[in-house]
Amino acid sequence: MPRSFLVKTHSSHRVPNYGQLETQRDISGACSACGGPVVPLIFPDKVAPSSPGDPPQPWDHASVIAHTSLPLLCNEEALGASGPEALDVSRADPRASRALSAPLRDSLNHLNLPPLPALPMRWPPLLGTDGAQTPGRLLGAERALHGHRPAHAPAGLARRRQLRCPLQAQRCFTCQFCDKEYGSLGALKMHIRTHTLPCLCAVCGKAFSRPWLLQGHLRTHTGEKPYACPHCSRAFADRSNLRAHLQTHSETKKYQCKRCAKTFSRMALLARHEESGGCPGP
DNA sequence: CTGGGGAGGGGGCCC
DNA sequence: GGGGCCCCCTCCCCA
Repeated sequence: MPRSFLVKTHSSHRVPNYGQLETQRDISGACSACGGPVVPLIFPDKVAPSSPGDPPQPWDHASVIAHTSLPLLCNEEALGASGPEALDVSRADPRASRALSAPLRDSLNHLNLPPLPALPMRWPPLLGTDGAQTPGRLLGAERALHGHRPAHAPAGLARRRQLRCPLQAQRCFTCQFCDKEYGSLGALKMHIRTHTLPCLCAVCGKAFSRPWLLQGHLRTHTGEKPYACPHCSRAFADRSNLRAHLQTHSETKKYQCKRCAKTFSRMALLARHEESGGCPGP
């Protein structure tokens, strides 16, 4: 997963495990709208050009804005006003539109991306008496992806739930969307982002909970792979994927079967091994 | 069936 | 307290 491509001068307190492996570049900047990071997005007409027989790629649509330094579109504000139109550049909140250069706005408006379907749902979610979601309701991520955000989500709801939190002796903040509980408002706010998904990809419209998730996603459009394996010629866009790949070079894998002592590079492989019944045992 | 790559989610720590 | 960054993890897909 694209986790740590943002350049950071590592402090003396934190020693990166993979610092010696990295070939990351300084791509940091600041969003003019929200102060968040901005990636100069170079479309793959310079990176991985599609040949005529290839299936359509996102950058094929975006090629009209090739060579444009595309600001990372953070729709925190756009979503703050929002609804499905938040994904439609031509109808987006003008505050969000200001985050885009005029040429880029025009280019995106000419992409003719298919409109997202209107979804028959309401906000906030209808909760049954048991707190469970009623059938047909969208998951938070889906809801946010389609622009259905709690534009007027009751600010006091979490507070009211806090008051009825069973952990009477402690401060307890409950997510208004999934009833998860957190010990601090900050943790709750972070979690709520996984429901509201305020960061939208300017290329394909996909929504993410955090700016750096979006930046990692943008690499799927640009083809950038800053994390090179020191043992082979492979490179990865995601540090986590490099980490998993490095396991394949290790003689002793990280995850070991307790019955046959066979090791695996991933927990999923170990789990699959144990569940398959193929383990010969000790 | 197994190994591995790609993509993404989420919580915690630190500044 | 907020945001950036890190680590761990999962899921899907393909060879």
